[in-house]
Amino acid sequence: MAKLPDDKTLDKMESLLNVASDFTRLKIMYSISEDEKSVSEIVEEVGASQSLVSHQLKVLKKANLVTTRKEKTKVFYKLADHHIVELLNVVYDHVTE
Amino acid sequence: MAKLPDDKTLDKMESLLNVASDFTRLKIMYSISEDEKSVSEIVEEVGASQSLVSHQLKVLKKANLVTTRKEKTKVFYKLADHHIVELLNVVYDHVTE
DNA sequence: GCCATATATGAACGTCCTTTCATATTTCAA
DNA sequence: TTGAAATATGAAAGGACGTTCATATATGGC
Repeated sequence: MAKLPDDKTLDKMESLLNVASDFTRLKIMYSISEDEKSVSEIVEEVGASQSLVSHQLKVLKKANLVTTRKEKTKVFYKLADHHIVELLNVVYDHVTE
Repeated sequence: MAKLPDDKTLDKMESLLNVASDFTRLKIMYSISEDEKSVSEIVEEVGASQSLVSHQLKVLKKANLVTTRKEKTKVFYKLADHHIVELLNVVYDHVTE
């Protein structure tokens, strides 16, 4: 069932898990898990500084976990695909069982 | 579907993801994903130093991701439960899609 | 053009973590 | 009980990462 992947795949897995394993980023991902939100809305919901949220959004975007859409002065972020919610759910289930 | 968990739960999720997000520990988890193995067998399979493997096994054990069984001088490790393989599979699917 | 709003960026600091090296501990065999 | 095999531990180095602070950039309204 779980054969050892090659090093390149393991590297990618490590990166994904690394990006996901941060308190602020987890909050951000949950914040935009249902529908897209602007940065200021995310800042409001997450309760972190604007700078921190922006930095972490950049990390999430670089890892292709989120996509963006620009509208006037606002930038809307949303999760890139359904795998991410699955990941959150598996982890959630594990820690709340 | 994905409502924001409370901070305590998020902390646990962060911890679990943190523990999982390491190259050596990923290899170790795959190594013992099918059946239990002794430390020396894991060292052999993973290709890391005995010291490193022992340190990382300690991390995995502290996070309750593995359980141990002692037999004479050997210590056998195995994954604590099926959630962990699920987690590995979700992450694997995401990076290899 | 000028101001306000929204977002992004860069540097700096402190902290955590992975890895290595050396050594300790445990357990059994002879 | 001495030695060898298996595993664990501690300290130290080096790098990576989260966060804050200050500032920059961009966009639209007036």
